[in-house]
Amino acid sequence: MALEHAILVSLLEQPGSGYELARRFDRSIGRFWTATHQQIYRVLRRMEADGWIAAEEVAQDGRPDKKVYSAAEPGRVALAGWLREPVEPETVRHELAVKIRAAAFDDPGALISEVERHRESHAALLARYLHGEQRDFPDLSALDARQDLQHVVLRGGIEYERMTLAWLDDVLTTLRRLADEGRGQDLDDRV
Amino acid sequence: MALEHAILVSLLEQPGSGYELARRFDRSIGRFWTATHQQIYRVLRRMEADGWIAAEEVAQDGRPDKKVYSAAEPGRVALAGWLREPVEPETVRHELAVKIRAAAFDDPGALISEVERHRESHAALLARYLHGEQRDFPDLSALDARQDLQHVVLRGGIEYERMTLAWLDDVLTTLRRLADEGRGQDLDDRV
DNA sequence: ATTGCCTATGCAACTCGTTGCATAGGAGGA
DNA sequence: TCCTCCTATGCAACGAGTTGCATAGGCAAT
Repeated sequence: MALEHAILVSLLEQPGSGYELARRFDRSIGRFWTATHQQIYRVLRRMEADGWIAAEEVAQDGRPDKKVYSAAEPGRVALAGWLREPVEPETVRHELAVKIRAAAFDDPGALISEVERHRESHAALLARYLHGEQRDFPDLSALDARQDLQHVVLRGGIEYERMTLAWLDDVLTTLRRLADEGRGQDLDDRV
Repeated sequence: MALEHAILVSLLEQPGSGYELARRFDRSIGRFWTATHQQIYRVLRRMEADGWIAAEEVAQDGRPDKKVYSAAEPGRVALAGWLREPVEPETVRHELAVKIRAAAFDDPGALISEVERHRESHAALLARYLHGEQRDFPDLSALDARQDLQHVVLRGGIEYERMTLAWLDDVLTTLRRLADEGRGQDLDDRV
């Protein structure tokens, strides 16, 4: 489990409350590590008990009080140790790929609108990434180490979305061809 | 949860026992859907109880008996229904990306060997994909619907690995530059 | 002979992740 | 005025996923 470490990185980059972390996880960080507010609150309490992070109650006007967390030295040490451990293999769950193979036993045409929706959301995400790059990294020749590393991760996201868009176009072409060929006859007759 | 559906697709493509499924999930299918034998056995029993699949005891010589499962009509109907449901958003867990951002608060050089190992394993996987493509799809002009769909998923895997390799090279260049720049001074002094 | 690995299935305990719900004040619109 | 949404935190229950272990016969190598 590395939710602790993702939270630590986020708090090192910028202290914040559980609620703020949950929103970060919905936005930038959530692109490579998702978490709900429930997970975050639970892990924050554990991390505070372990001394990894320090909490400070902050009163707000017009809003409920919040507990602002920041990374403590033991947390930083734990993060450095984790950095040196080998990454465990990622558990992949690519539902769309399963559906594409499943389409062979049903109607390939039934998947087209679904893949199109997918394509639109990836196109929107790519646009958001590119916009964020313009905003956060206007001058690529003047980045410090932290920004360099943030930017190389962002470049990964951008390239992933570009690749995915091209692949989804490939998938759509294939599905449309099969839906055309299969019109008027049972798919099983040809398999 | 879509493990049921991944298993159904696999059984439609080829009937098999729990053990055989577990091995398929370690190989081809496991590239876009992972599962341990424990999950598979549990889900198989539930699916059999629900009538989605049928089991047949098969005696073997020199080996323990096995239960060979095959997809039943209710399972096929359930799969067709699932195909028409919208895919739930994928939960991404990109541990390496977290580590790269974490490196800003420690020594970027400490990550280099880890990223190199990663790069090697992706290069090996790409080679395996390309080899499998040669073996399973020797004549791209003579594919049936099922093979067409299997191939478009494989193309996605190939493109993903190519993109990942290029990105990891980008990451390595960045890490090596930062490790060079940071030599002899504390990283924090520059951040 | 013993050790270790492979096939094949399964139990039990645990942790992680998800979902529904609860509280509670403030802002904004119908 | 009521309804809904937003901030902010949290409990409880459930389902999914992981880990360790167990059984049990056969094969191959030391």
